[in-house]
Amino acid sequence: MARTREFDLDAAVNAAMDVFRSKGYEGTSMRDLSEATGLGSGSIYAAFGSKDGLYLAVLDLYRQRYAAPMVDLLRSGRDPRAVIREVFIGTVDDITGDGRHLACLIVGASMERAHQDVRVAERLRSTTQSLESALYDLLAEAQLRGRISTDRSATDLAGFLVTSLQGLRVMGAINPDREALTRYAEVALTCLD
Amino acid sequence: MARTREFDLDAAVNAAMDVFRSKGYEGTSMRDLSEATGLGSGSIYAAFGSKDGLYLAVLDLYRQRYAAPMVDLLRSGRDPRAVIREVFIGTVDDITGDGRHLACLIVGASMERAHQDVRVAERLRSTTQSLESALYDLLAEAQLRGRISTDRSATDLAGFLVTSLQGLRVMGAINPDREALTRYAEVALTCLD
DNA sequence: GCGGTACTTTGTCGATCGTTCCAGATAGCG
DNA sequence: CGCTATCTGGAACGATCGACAAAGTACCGC
Repeated sequence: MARTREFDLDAAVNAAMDVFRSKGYEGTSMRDLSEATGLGSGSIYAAFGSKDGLYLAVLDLYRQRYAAPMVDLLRSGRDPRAVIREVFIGTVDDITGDGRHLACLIVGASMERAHQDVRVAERLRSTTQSLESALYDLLAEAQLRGRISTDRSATDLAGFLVTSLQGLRVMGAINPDREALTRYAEVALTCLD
Repeated sequence: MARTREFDLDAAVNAAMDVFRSKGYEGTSMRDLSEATGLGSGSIYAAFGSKDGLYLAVLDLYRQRYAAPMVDLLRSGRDPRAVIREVFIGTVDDITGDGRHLACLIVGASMERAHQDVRVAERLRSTTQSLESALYDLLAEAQLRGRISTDRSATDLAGFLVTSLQGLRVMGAINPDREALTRYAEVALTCLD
């Protein structure tokens, strides 16, 4: 072996994520990424191959950092209504949390990149799918125990809840009003009754 | 006076809209716009001033062509549940209609442009606001007549419904499954019960 | 401590970006 | 019918794009 990598790869991906979230994919230049990560463009190309490669790495980190914990929470075995509510509140917090107005990478990627890059599309489908199936398992179990309505199939309810989460992201981008978003989330949750 | 404008301004904006919807704002070049509209860049700059100017014109046309008819339908005085269902079905149709996978300009603009251009942000807020208030009027009236649930305020219900519509757009971009989207829409509508 | 190797930096590549300008074409007015 | 104001398409602008190659640097095994 030889010289070791000097920078923290994860930290670089993390910095790149903020840029992509605030400027979008096309709106972000390699120069932006260089400044944000503190790396020369050569290092970026050595580590990720291309701008696309870095974007995919960002997408994977986003999934690992935000989507995976949500799935874990849903599969924690706690009260179904409570954990679902927690997921919704957490999402609203994430949207309105800091003043930086960082868009959701998933929604942004869905709009801007999904139709251009099949690898992006795959990751998006996989991410929403894992969230949906975690919700499905939780809801199906809860229906068996009579804890939530059986008017609708667990499949439909799970898909609807994910749809609502995506909708909250969009609404939050247009008007980041925490109270309003929370009330919309509450309405969505009444579909479980 | 002298020579009159030869091309149809509305047709040009319409063609530009398709490009922006499929490539996003940053992903669209003036070259793309020239080819789509059939105009030289000189004519575009003479008519719209800049790429931003054309984008704003596209946004206005989108609002006039898609949002306004929705509002009209909601205000047509017909049965509340029926017209709301029609709006949702129409949205699902629009998402899955043609195979061109044209993203929703509103959602795309929310993600990509709202934080960069205040004029875009204003138009987005105004568009969702007019949809929301049309829904509000319809729902408030329906609540008075006991046609829908009064568990939630008409304000919250209206906001929730718009949120659901946005969510459907995102889900449709990830996976344009007409039947699934329709079922998610149905679940959203049960919140009126 | 030395050679080799992997990583970082820097400078630059052709292409393309949004924009501007100009020469030619064209339609209305006297 | 000629004049001229306006429109048109395309050439050309400087800037910046993503990408890359070469040179410099720090670390490892020996």
